[in-house]
Amino acid sequence: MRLVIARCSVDYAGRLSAHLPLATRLLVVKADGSVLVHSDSLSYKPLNWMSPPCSLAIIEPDSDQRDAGVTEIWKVAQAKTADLLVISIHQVLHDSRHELGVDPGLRKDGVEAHLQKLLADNIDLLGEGYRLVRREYMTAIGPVDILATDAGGGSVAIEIKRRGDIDGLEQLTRYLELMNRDPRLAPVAGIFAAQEIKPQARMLARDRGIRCLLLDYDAMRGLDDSHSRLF
Amino acid sequence: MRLVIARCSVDYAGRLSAHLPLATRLLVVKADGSVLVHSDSLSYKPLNWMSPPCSLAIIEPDSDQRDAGVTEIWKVAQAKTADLLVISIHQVLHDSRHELGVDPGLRKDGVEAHLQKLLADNIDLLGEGYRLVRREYMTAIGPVDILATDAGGGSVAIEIKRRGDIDGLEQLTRYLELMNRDPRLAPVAGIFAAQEIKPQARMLARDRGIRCLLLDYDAMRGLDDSHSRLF
DNA sequence: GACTAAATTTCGGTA
DNA sequence: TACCGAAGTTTAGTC
Repeated sequence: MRLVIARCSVDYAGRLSAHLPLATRLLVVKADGSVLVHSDSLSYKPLNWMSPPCSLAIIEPDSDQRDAGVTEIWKVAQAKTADLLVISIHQVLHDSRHELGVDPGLRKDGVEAHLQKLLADNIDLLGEGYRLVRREYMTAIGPVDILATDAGGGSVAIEIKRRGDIDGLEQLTRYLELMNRDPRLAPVAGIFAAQEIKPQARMLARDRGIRCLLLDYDAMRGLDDSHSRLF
Repeated sequence: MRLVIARCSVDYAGRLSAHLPLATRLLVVKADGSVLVHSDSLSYKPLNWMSPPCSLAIIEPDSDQRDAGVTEIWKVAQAKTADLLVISIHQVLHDSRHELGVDPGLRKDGVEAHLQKLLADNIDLLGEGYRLVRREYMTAIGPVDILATDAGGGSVAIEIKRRGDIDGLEQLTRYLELMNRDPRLAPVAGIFAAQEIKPQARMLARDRGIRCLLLDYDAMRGLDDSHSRLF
């Protein structure tokens, strides 16, 4: 990994065109060839970047560019697409290289898959008499998160989201439409379960006879004694 | 901005839990207090991070941690949420600070807005006799990208996407449903225009009587002689 | 401030 | 490999 702090301007041409005026920025060149341009604020996302696979060529400025104060030019080209990132460097304030080695990678826990498992394990959160049929019930247009039966034995399709907005409800609606054409399942009721449900989605659900269920992640996690906390 | 290369392990607890085993990584502390943890590959996205506003406290390891080889611990806490990022540092290989100043910011140009303008300027791409009514035609639930009339004078609502998937088609469907309730507009036909249309979206469009139109960005850009290229 | 739609989305899983 | 859906999505714009 190479770290450079430099006064530079940046031009990107590819899926969009973008320009960064002259300023001091952090340039990161990673081992896989990718390049990141970071400012001193607005975390997480670089101002500009090039994804691997790509190649970096450092070229000499022509006389016009040299007169404008450019000391070197980095051309970063994407291998597959025609994307091009051009960094015009006016002054290098820091330049260092470091051997980092391969990263063992990230372990995650607590995403939507976890919500799904917790609800499946505590299916009675839906109400009296509910029974789990199966998770990830496959349909022609994709898997329904949970298929269950209610106290009367009727089918219930459950769509789980961390944040319940209109898109998620449309998704559940498509599943319900399809499943209700299957005489072995029909009629199928719908439940839209999420940690947070937007008012618009709630209204649309009401309109379509779909029940909304708020999930309390921490409470569900408390029910699951197999869960171990990090802190 | 502070740049640190260190052997460290990382734990994050917040909207999810995540753990990074001991390895050498780049730590970036920005002026706004945000912290980024980068590996030497997988560009663009940090392995882990904390968004501003947040506070960084560097604390001494307890005796157990010291025995495990930890020399210092960074606790990064989010000001609003309860998110916590803990970086256990075993060895610092590089540490430098730099003054970058405020970044003048990014200028962007292109993508969907450009596609929309190009199609509006070349409305005959839709077919013989089409006329532009207006771009960004407002409805109660948001703006339709383009409203036009066909050769017979009938209204046509056009939704433009770079990548046409089901979500975009649902969006157009909602607009059409609403607009067809307006007697001054009804009947309103729909056109789903995109550089690329996914098979599932195409099928659903066919099912709903919505026409699909593939947009050739480069060809349209060629029609627009006012466009200036950067390179 | 809330909500909606876009993103150079990126990233992971599965058929 | 293509396609689909999630993301600690983030970010920008509008009402």
